[in-house]
Amino acid sequence: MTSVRTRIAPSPTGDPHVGTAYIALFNYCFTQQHGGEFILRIEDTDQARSTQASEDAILNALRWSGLTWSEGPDVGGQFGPYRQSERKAIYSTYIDQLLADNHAFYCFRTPDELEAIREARKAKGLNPGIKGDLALPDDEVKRRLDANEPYVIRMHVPDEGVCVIQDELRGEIEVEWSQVDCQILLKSDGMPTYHLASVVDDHLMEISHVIRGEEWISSTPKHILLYQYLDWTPPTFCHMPLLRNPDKSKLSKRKNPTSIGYYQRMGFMPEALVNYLGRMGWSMPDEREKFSLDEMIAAFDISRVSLGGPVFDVEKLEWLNGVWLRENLDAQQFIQAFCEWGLNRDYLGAAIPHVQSRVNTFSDVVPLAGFLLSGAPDISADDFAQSDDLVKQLQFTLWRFDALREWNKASLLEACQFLAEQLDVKLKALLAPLFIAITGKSNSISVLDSMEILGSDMSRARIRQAIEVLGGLSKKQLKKVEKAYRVLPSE
RNA sequence: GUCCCCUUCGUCUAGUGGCCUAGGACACUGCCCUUUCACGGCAGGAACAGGGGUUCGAGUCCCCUAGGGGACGCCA
Repeated sequence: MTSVRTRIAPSPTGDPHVGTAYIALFNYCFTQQHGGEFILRIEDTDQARSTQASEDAILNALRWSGLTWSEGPDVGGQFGPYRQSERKAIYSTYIDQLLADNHAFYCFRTPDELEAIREARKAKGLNPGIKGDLALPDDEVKRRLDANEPYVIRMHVPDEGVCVIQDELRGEIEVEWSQVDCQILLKSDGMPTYHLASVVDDHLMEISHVIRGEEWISSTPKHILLYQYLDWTPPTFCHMPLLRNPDKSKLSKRKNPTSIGYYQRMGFMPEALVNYLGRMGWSMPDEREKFSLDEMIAAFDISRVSLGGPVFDVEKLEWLNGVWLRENLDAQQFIQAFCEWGLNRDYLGAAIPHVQSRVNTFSDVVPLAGFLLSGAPDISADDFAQSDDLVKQLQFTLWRFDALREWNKASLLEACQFLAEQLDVKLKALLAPLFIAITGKSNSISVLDSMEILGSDMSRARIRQAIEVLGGLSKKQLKKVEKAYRVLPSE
């Protein structure tokens, strides 16, 4: 019996993305169905971006979805930033080997020099990736190393011939080596890039199948080449279609609520979300719409994946969730699930201190703070005090919030103060429309507290909705506003 | 700009050369059920991107074109 192990490499930078859950789901079904092991590995080698909180968020989201996983054999810090020194030690072994075999080289080029290379290649009609005769003679390398010049290590990539990728879903994909750049393997901070780390880890973990998003196809030749260089057997690659926005672009939080947290806060059942994700690019042999995770595993067949990028359609997800809600919960279970969702100590506990001081009776609570339990507030353009720059102001706020690393009252206040200053309006004038957007009313508990309680996804979705009901921005206006936004100092 | 991937109703999809006059689901429209609204039931409009081949026969295989998407980072 073959043992199948797969892995997932989600971005640890932000919110747990439905795209991550989507890929995880297919990995999970594939391994379960083959009696294999689903190994979850968070690939965060970027020291600046990795945080414990963001990793926990991903893990929690997947747990909520009903997926289980193992961490696989310990090959050195599968959960990122805590054991960086150990990770460096592991990868340096392979870096040394690649260097010794002349499969990799030191690169001391400055950003300016690299930019020049890119420009020159572009001018010649070539792929702009960094490539060419970049390696320095040994004595020159030694001299610069002795002089403590910063460097990265890149892999050698041939200029001629083609790389044939065997894709489980697409068959053979041919990529000319001339299209593939000399990928950085080791960054100047001594950490490996994803490319090196994933190849090494997958080998050490004896991963047999890599099921990942389509956006990885073009870097697969590098990975295959690394397996060759290290004399290892590559896994089977399988590239899933990408989830899309309604405009067909890659599903992004700028255009959609994309995080698991949003769907949780909206009161979706995890079974329904998983069910819906299972309908993205995949179908049951009998075409049934509603199925459980177990049923999906039982019927799973990776070759039933269809390749067109599916548009994530919230409306159909809502319908499916309704079906689950009606058919799988009796009244008692409904009460319990509902309370666990919104009337629990954690959620209510965060809100009540702000509510208590503002009410005279319990019956005042829902009118005052019911927006914390609802989806989009029922607002129209008339609810806002109109001003010329209102939409622009909200859009600025949204973008500023998009970029926030931490979502709490302090950072929200800081962002708002910054914007008020930059836009030369009073903080109050900035907050007032935000208040309407978030609470749907003109008075309630503080908008900053509200946003903290609602979470980033729900809050941002509401700001997006407000922009929408105010007429939104045409493509031309958006461009203008974007331009104005870009001149603001960042952070 | 270079390369790669993709293309069936508005959306998710069935379809693996004859069972396709292209099926199902969401959404939409109409009717029924109903004290309202939902739920439910029934009905309706709605698609093989275009052009060439291969074949007795093409949504299905091949080629070209077009369109969409992705990659081209000391992000993953």
